[in-house]
Amino acid sequence: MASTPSAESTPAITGTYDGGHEPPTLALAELFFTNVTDRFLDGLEAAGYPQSLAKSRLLGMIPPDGVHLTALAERLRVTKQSCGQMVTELEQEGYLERVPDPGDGRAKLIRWGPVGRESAPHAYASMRAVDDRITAILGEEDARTLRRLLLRVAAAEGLPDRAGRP
Amino acid sequence: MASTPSAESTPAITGTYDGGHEPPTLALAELFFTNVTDRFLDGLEAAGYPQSLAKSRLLGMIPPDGVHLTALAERLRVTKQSCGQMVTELEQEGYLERVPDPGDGRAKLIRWGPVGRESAPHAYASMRAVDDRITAILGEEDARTLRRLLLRVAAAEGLPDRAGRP
DNA sequence: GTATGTAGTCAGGCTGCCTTACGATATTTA
DNA sequence: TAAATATCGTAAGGCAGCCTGACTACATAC
Repeated sequence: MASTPSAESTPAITGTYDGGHEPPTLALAELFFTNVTDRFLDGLEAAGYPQSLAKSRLLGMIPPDGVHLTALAERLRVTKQSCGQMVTELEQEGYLERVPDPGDGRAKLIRWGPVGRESAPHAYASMRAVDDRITAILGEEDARTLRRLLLRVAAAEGLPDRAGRP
Repeated sequence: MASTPSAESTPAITGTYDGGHEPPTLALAELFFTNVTDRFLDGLEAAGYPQSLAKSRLLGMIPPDGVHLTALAERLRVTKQSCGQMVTELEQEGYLERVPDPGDGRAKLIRWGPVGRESAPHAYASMRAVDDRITAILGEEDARTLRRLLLRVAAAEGLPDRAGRP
């Protein structure tokens, strides 16, 4: 599905962004990100729940009790409007549903729909499969090291401010 | 510009994708990727060459002697048409120029334009700044380890097949 | 009971991709 | 050497995932 492992992969990687030499972190980050997300989405699709990255990310942020659109948009760092549109689409597919918030007449609660509830365990499984794959490549210890280093960078940098970024 | 380092960043990270526990590699990969690319693009913008990721990636693949559109599209793993459109836009901004290939009447050579030649050193500098930033966070040795591990994963997985991926 | 703030929607636009269809030139082969 | 086929690039149109601006409905504070 995704990924074409091949002997000539490394030259292509080092060829990214400059004439040769050491691959810059930028190129490595991009490759890693696309590989990991492709594996995840492929796993989801194989389980019968094809989904885009943006929407699976959104689904990953639905708590059991439901959320307000505004809160969801903030966590995803997108506008309410973009978020609302994706929610509408996921609602039509049965992943989510919108119900009026009994405690606030203005608001609606966004919560799991039937398809969403079915798909959640498969999504978690697909996430774990990604981690297992990394472990298979690097070994238990190095995989843990990789995660630890990534977490350190994330903690030091904080959340990115994606405002208006293409 | 980008990045809002803050004490409460880690909870938000671990809150991504599940209720808590260990952040999955998926979430870490995404955070790392966005942080790194934001820094790069911010650096480029600060140098006076604001650019999108897709187009700066394209510019990173222009060799000194020029390329054909088809070859460029293959290296970027996008269609000739998408690639052609981005080249057209970059041409209008002065980053690139299209000249007829003297050796092949069908083809055109895509090569650096005046703005592109000016901007290239700044782009490389911004890439190096990203690496320096990672080194500042992790220290020389761990930064090298991180790059090495990412490279190992990349080499094992090969280039992703992005066909039709949103 | 008016003012102000908050939740969500509607309308419209942009970028970065995609597919299908096509014209022009090169290369192969009958 | 002419016809078939392959390659280079463009044109036209579509889609996802974002954005801004302007709006309505309800909540709360004064």
